Amino acid sequence: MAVKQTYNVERFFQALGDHTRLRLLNLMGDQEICVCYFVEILGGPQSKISRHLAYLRSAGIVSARRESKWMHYRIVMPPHIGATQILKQTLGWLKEEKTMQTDRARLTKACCSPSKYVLLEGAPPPIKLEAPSCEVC
Amino acid sequence: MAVKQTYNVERFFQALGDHTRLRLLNLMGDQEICVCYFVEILGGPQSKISRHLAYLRSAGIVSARRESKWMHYRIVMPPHIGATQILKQTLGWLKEEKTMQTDRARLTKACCSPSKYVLLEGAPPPIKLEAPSCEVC
DNA sequence: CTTTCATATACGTCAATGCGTATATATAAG
DNA sequence: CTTATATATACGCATTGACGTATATGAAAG
Repeated sequence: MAVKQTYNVERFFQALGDHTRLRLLNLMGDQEICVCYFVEILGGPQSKISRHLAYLRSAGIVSARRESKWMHYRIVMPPHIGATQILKQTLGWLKEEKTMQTDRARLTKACCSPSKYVLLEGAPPPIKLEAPSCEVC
Repeated sequence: MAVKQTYNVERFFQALGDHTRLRLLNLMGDQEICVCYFVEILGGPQSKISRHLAYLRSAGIVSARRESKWMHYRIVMPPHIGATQILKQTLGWLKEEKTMQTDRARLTKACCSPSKYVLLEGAPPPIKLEAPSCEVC
């Protein structure tokens, strides 16, 4: 039978212990976002973004969905009430950080006029989610 | 003038991303505790405990007080409302974890009969704190 | 099938971290 | 001063993690 194994708390916190990953989570918020937006807004090599997204996936904090060429990422609440509460609180906290506000503003701007960004030509826009999918709430 | 610099969020989460450090924080709770109790309850080499306590100190999550030969550690709430809330929530979460409950039970036991533990002969007992010292609440 | 585009992974390097062992430091006791 | 006790730090080693660069994969277009 399926034994309810203890959630990996350490891995969860480790995933939150990196600036780039926090920026990614902040951009996702309650939206499902295409990787190309992350690359555009965070800058730097695309592989860097992809590696951090993989880390978040391995920690069970985000999930990915393929849509033809594009990959969409969204936050998924961990299967643990404690982790879920902390993640939500962290996301709220990030909204007050200056860097994070700037990132979000740039995302909004990019979404309004994607044609101005070479990387975003024809890119699928973010999809507003009703509520962050949560397995415990 | 003293500029309010941004709190190091990443360092905060990194400090929480280790099992031994979470066990230490769980044992402290709202008490000020002598290092010898940590050594007794967590087991393993004393240097390991000391190193993790140093890490928590460097992250600003605990503070140390010397009382003759003994060092007492307590949790100090970070100078940031967001981090404080998350730390409190984490401490509450830990109380529900099995390993953490066992640790706390062992601490209680050790405090009731310190004479049974060679390491704790004459050790100063934990000191209940009125409330976790918090700089932002 | 070949090319193109979006994304993921492999590789090599370097810094950070965790651990056990040994040693240093600080205080108290004799 | 010497010794004993409590705690912290230094050292060497193994692992993890972050990075840039290069390459692989997967899907669509020609």
